[in-house]
Amino acid sequence: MDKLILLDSNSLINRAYYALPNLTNHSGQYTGAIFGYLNMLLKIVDTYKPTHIIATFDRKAPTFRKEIYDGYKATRKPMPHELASQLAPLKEIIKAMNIPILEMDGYEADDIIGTLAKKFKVQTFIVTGDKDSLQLIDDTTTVLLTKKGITEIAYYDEAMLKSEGLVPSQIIDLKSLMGDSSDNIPGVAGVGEKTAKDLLAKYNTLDGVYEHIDEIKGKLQEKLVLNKDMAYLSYELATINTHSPIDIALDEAKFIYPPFSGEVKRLLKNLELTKIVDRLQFDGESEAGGTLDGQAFELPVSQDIDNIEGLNEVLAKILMHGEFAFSLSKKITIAVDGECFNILIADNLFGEGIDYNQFISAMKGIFESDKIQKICYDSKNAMHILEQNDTKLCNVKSDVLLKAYLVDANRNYKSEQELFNAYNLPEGDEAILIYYIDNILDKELEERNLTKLYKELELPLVYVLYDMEKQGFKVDLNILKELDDKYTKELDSLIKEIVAYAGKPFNVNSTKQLASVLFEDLGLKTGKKTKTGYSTNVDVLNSIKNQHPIVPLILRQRELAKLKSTYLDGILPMVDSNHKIHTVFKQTVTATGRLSSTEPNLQNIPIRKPEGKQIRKMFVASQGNTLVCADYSQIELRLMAEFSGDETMLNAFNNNIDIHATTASKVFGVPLEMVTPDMRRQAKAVNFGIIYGISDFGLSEDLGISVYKARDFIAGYFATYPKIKQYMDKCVEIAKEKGYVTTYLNRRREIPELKSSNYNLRSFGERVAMNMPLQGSASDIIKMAMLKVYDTLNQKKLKAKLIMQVHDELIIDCPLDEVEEVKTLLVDCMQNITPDFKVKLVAECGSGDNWLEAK
DNA sequence: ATGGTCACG
DNA sequence: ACGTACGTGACCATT
Repeated sequence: MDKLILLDSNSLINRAYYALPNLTNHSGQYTGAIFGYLNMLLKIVDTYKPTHIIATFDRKAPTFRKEIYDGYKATRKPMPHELASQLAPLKEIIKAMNIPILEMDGYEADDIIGTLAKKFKVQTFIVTGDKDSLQLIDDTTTVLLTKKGITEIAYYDEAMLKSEGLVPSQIIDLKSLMGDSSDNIPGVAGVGEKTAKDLLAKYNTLDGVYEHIDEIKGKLQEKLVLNKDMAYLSYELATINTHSPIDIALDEAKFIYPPFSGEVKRLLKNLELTKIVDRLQFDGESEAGGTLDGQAFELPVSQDIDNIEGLNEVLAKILMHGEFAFSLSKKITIAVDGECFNILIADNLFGEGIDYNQFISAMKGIFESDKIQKICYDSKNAMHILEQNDTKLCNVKSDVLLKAYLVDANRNYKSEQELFNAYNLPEGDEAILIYYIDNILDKELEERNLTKLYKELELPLVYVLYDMEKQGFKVDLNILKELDDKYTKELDSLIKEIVAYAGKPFNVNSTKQLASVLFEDLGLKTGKKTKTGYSTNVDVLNSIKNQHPIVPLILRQRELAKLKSTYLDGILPMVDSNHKIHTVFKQTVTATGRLSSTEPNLQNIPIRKPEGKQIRKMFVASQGNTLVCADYSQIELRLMAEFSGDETMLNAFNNNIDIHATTASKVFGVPLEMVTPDMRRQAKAVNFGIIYGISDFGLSEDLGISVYKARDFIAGYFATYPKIKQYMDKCVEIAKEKGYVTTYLNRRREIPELKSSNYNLRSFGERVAMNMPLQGSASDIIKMAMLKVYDTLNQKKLKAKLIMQVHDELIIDCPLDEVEEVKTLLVDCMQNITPDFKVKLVAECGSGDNWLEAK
């Protein structure tokens, strides 16, 4: 028995769009409506088991009803871009599912559906959110009406309609009287569902109503007479055309049940509709399988290894094969030559399995072997784990976390599982999945020309970072405690004074309570607003500090509380028995290629303000050593000069002329020696602004000037440095064309924001396109320098150790007798790492017992 | 978990 | 008409 489903796709995708939040995949493509539509389609297929399916879509309104449309339907809101952009990908998926799409210029989807429903005398289900369709119900046609967005589907046949006192054709009469605001059908003003149904119960049709208009009393008669034209116009609007010139044979609509083709899967994966991918089956895959390059594969079943004999067999296989993948995360798994082993570690309660220490000892030779290549996720973390058992991790061939980061720096994988999910791998033990994903990632790196960056920079850097972390940074606990005591005392008295002024005790750390004290109790002037109320940040407090003596006290309290909580109390518990702290460098977090530092973050130790400088003094060289510290001078601006080729700027840098003063001189049109400190300050702000992808508003905020003045500055700047303007424009242009920007070493950042229909997001994308090549290339360069410094120190058998990187700065913990040599070497490595550059790179170097002194 | 704030480059 | 500098992480209060 044939069963045909007719999909009113425009109606359904509309319902889905408004029912679901604006989901997007990570490249900015909206997917919510597609997701909703497909879910509904799959649910209907499950429930009704159709033999045939046809999807219909709207094209523009028929010309013979043009004047009517001009008046009414034209007032319908245009489809928002967020929805319109989902139509094409949805159609692709429907096509790939072998469901025919019918659409015709001049006809709406419901006209096509009406025609098909009358044409085919098979059992037909119309799926729609539009009640108009109820007029199409007959002995072979049923309407499935979506309710509550798309979650529920109501079933309407003749009997159902009859229970509401209607026959199908009366739907048109009903609409012509009551109207339908969602479909811009006017109806008769003042007549609602109740009145309309009463009238039809008595007079059957719209014609019937007007034939008996004399029998109708009072106001209602008046309304009907007055709006007779509207009623008949509405009748036309509500009538579905069942005679569209559509030609399709039922056979063409035969629905082929899953497994769907790999094409469907590919499309769904591109949209990141993983929930749908998960619930479907595709060609060439079994329940537990997956696809790799469209090729089906079966995951090997892991073999449990619970004794040393078994483990020895695994080791033999590794030695034979020369390469293996491992995971130490949830459980310990090893994959070698297509096989996967689950190493059962002895649980003290039962004693079954292999003792953990025994396992590592057995593996030690293999982990430390230079002959055997390792594949893993987050090798630096593995190094720290193995280090606890005095085992090194050598010859890492693949770190899949690192590779995945280079492929897409916008993603931030926090676990192996997240990475597997992102690549739609089937369930399986970690090691074998790492093996598979490594193959996929190799191809992705190759496609993007990132293999070199991976092999020659990021992977070797892992060892450098591991050593830096292991080495640690010494903290002088006496200074820490001294400062802590001092701040504790001052904070105590500050809070007492603040509470006295407030007139009641409150939590000064609570912005909410503070805002209420300042702006309600004390009636001070409010400033910027936040999502939740009035802001109490430094800018606001500074603007009102003369209005009330409480404000300066709060500013001081804020400053000290920050220093104490983050840099004294926060760091103390992380200091080890050697008085050292060991930060963790994150190599796969930032979108630009920079490192980040955590637990503790040593990349944001105070320096700018006097109180902060005191904090810096507690970071010291280790016993008998001194700190050697070098930082790149203006590296991002120099890169801008290099990439843009601007002669004025290149000239200033290559002749060691103060760049901010030069800029001030050019922009203000005065000789270099006439540049005042304030002019230089403003020029410096503009230079920084340019790097960030300047906006007039941003600059005006930073300089505290009007937006107009800021705009003038920027215009003057670009007039002075036309090549920089060209360079910035080119960055944005390339980004818009390709969807991503790249750095000196071809590091890539996708910028999906550029495709957004949201102005702010798009502008953000443009600023990113200007900033990332500079910030990213700067990180490429310091990473190259780190490798060089690390290698040179080792080569020369120096005892000095690289211990910190702060974006443009490197710190070495250096024996006193090596200081001069190390300084020279460090500066040399940093300055000469890019011999192909026109611009000179300058690194400024210092040394001292503590971090403040060394800088 | 999220937002506000503030430390750094 | 609208809200904006780029990149991070930690702490605190609040939900």
